[in-house]
Amino acid sequence: MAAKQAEVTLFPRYAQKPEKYQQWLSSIQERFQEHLGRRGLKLTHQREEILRCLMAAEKHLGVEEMYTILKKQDPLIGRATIFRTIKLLQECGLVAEVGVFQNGGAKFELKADRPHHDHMICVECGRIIEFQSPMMERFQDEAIKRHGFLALWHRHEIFGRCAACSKKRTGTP
Amino acid sequence: MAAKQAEVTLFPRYAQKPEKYQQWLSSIQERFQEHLGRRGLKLTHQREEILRCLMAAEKHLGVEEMYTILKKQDPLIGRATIFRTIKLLQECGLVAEVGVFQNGGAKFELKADRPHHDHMICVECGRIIEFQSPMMERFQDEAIKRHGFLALWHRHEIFGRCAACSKKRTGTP
DNA sequence: GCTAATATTGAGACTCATTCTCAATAGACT
DNA sequence: AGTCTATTGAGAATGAGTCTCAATATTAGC
Repeated sequence: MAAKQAEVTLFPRYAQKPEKYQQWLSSIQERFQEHLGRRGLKLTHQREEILRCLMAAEKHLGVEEMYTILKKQDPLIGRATIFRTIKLLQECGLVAEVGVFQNGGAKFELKADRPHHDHMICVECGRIIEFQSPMMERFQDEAIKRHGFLALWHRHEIFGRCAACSKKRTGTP
Repeated sequence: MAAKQAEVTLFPRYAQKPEKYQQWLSSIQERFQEHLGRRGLKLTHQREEILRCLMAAEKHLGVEEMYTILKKQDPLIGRATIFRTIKLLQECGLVAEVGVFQNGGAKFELKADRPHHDHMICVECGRIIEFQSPMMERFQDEAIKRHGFLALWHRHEIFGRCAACSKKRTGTP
């Protein structure tokens, strides 16, 4: 099941701690349930499956990819339900959007309490590299304060060529 | 003509120097012409008008807005031509896209040799605030290097409420 | 467990930005 | 001016995302 998709591993910090990882996943499901309860919404099989799909895939997923995966278990599932559920998951801070440039739609990732990070996106192979830079964050926050702005969310994506693709280019073209 | 659109002033550095400003505009037109020549493309009235439109509007413009403005002078102009020309202008680095979130399409701004900046976008009033942070840039570049990434362009947009809209909220709701 | 009240679902219609197609036209070079 | 192409506008096409609605599933109360 998790065969070829180890390209981007979202959860390295759990690599050696499977029980902690399971705990984390359960806590996410609980949080979703809470959010639904708070808003008088219902927990359906589809919603459970969609969240589970994002939890199982240790990479960034687009709606179309999720649709393909989910249809195997539930051939009747509809794209609209996936869109709707993702919106709910974003609302309660469990999922974040990684906007992808021209061509196919957005991708999503499990956010929960993962530390904040931004993305570098390879325009050649499509790989998404996550990176952290506390100093960068710090000066960003400083700029936000300086302008009296109230930040709700942000999008910081760097497009270019990843190390591997740059090398390929420099070698024999 | 330039009545209500002083909300975002893109060119404050030319406020006191109209002759310099004119020089700058001419240099932009030349650069566009050069780019077209280099690629064996032609300079048409439409292309000239579209660039002029972006130069005249001292704010970020969407395609639909440009279409409305341009139709006044050339009622036959087509949206497709605007899209095509913007693409050309982006290619040669004269225009940059400011992606705008869910709802209506992207906005564009004259880039040319303006210093690099990023954007804060007010989700309440739609205002786009430009900001610079050399330190932030510096640590971003550092992160890029650290990952052996070759950056081609980036997108850094902060969504939230501008100072004015935050104040409105805190007052009598 | 059953029922009522209500939220949810999937299918397909719809929207809206952007791109494509193609026949007519306009630049650029001679 | 004439020729060779690139360009144009109109409208069709695409594609992500949203909406509508009748059928269905979930939940709380019994």
